[in-house]
Amino acid sequence: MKGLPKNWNTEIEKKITEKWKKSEMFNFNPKTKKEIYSIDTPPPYVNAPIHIAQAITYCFMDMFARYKRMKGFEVLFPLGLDRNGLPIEMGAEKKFKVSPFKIGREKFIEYCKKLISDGSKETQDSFAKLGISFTSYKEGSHIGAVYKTDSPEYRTLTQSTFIELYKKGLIYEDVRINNWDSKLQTTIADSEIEYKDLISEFVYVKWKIKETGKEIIIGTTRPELICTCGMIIFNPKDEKHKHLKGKTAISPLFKKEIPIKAHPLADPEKATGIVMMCSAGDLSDIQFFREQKLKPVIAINQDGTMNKNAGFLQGLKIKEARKKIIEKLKEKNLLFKQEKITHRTPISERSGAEIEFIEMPEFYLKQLEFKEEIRKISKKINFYPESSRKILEDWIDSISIDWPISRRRFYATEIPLWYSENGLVAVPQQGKYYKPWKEKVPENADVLDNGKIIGKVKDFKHKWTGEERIFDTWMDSSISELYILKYKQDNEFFKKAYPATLRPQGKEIVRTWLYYTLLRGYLETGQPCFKDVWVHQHLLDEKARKMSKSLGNIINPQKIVEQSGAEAIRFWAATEGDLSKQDLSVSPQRIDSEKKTLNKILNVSKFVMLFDKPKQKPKTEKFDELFINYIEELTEFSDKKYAKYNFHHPALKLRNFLWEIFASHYIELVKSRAYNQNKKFTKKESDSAKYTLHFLLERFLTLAYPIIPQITTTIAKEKKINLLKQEFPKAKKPKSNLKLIDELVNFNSKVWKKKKDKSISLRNEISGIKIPKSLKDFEKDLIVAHGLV
RNA sequence: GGUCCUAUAGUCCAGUGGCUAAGACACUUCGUUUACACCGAAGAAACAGCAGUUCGAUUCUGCUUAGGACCACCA
Repeated sequence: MKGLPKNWNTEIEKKITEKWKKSEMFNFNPKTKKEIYSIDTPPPYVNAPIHIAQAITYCFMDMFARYKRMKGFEVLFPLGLDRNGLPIEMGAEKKFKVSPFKIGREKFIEYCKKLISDGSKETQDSFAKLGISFTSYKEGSHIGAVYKTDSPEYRTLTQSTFIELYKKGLIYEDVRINNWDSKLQTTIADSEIEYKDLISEFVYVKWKIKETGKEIIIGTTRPELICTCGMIIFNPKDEKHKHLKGKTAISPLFKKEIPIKAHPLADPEKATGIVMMCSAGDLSDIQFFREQKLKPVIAINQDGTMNKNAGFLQGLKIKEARKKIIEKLKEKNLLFKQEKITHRTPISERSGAEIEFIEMPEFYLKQLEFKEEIRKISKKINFYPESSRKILEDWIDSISIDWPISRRRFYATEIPLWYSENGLVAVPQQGKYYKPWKEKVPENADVLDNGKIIGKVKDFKHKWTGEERIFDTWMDSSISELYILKYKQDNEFFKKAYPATLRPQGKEIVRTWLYYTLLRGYLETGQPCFKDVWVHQHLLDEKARKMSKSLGNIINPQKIVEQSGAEAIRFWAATEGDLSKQDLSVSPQRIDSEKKTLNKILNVSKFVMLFDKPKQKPKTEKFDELFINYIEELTEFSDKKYAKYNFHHPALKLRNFLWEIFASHYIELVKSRAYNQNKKFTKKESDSAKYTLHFLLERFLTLAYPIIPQITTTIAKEKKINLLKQEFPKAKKPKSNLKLIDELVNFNSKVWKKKKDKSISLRNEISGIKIPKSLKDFEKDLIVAHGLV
């Protein structure tokens, strides 16, 4: 009792977490004989302080890690810091008000590095304050070290895997129509596009039929693309337009002849039922052009301006061009009518720019031919919850093109290739980090001609130019599990540790992070790269709205740690809801009120520690046996649920046990027997009570330890128990009829109520109450505790 | 437009084919009983709507509504 504080508070937490952070006590032993349990944690971006969602999901991962250690696993729980890619670049552009297109690549990268230089430390501190038991809080080359996705080591692995895939012919360059972000000046993948309903102008334009001279009306949201129109279509079932079949349309203003065909793509119910097919309207147009073997006309430049194919619109930005052509159509009386509609518009997730479709050469990683394999290996993985598997399967079904992996940006892993003037490609050796845009080609790089190795660079006297493009960040992120398991760095360990055990992640990145990781893992090893996947939902604000800067409802986890403490956050996270099942609303008040439970734990512990634990286990009374059995059952329940990543139901039961069963009923009833001041009980009977008090407390602390490690270890330490090294208890089968506990609870309430009705103090005697038959075994305790006469 | 998830008191969240639908926060009243006023006791308060299956539905099914996620070719 000496060491326990009066209240649980953040001052105590500070001391504990600082010590834990320095201690490195969960170091990973590579020579272990234990089974390895590894968590492929999602590296947070370091350009901003950690978000409440990261704080809480890492608390859950920590519960998983601590539980698995208790179950005898060698746990690998590393912290990664994501420092690559567009978010970092955009942060640097904004913070330092610089543009890479003006100051140049080299200088811009310096600004990026400046932006992330102190963010990493802050992130680590935040996690430490939450009591997260990472394998290590130190950087280095040891297994489980803190790693950075922009470190030479990480980038080396990204490049090494690329080099291998490239030589295997799984990566190809192709000129295709790409999603183009004109703000960021780069190609982006389908998965980086989101759709927004934007208001746009829907215009009905008059076209002429060459053969009959008659007019037709075509609706479009992209009149500036009339110049790229390759075909006019109507639905084959559309009777009213049947007469157009085989005729030729003349495009307004541009006066080009366009064939008219019947095609099921046109919906007779929409607009006028006639569609102009352009070569850059959206991705469906692109498919259509391929199918019809039409030659696309590209009218938009990479910077988002119109080119010479757009005639009088040349030089204008897309939106200006749209305005101008509408004016012109009006002027020439070619505009039938105009209306405003909301239009689902593809937007770049990273920059918010409207996506354009532009033809350019980019690298692709083959994925279409592996769809079936990925589906197959994903069936071998356990999903928690099972329903999240469908998100992945739906995504695999909908993949229709290979993965564009090159980007035209700056702060990310470079594509390690050099080119000669006569079309040869130099591919360097694996195992080093290359920057082709500023480095000379290595002498020992392989020279490839059309995919075949024909020698080394030193054998050729060519002038080599370094590749300037970089990888999509998912190329880095999708090998995180390979990196933490030391792929291509420590083969012996990798063999032992692969596949990784758990991938924890949000549902919104199933189609990116999870899918791409499965693909890359399969390409490298031919196996599923995880055993388990835990998919969580979203964290929302108090009113269940999404947290966003514009709403101003972002909850800062630092503040909550300071006000309520990590233990309150963690216990709240476990009890408030099931994050794998539904979104969780974060309420600082509710988190704060969890402090009550923490103090209850302290007070119960103080009471139990008023009594010495008998050195020898006494023969326990039937009454005590009942409660021991109860917590044995709770032990089995928690074990089963924890193993399935469910901490919610055990947490609720543990809280109920603490307040109701243990504090209100067991303790109240055995108090007199434990004190035994009037010697109404034998020493044996009293010892049984003391022993049971300690037993129940210790077991409670052990079960709650993964959820609230700080307070439980603090109390256990007073009892000379080191919970950090404790095994998870093996539950014994209950022998008592546990329903008797409910009857006891009812009986106690009845007595308390009666005393209250009669205005009798709870410690005074009361007469006329009969003990039910079922509780006869506990008669003595009940009579003394309640003062029944 | 399609698919998936969710719907229980003022708020958050358990649970169930029939039992008095549990607990927490907030609220009202009473109490200060040898661990605890960050306490104890008592109280008020809920199964989104409609239909179906059933002897019986809050629970199972369908539809509707609302919220969320994802997907899709709407010119």
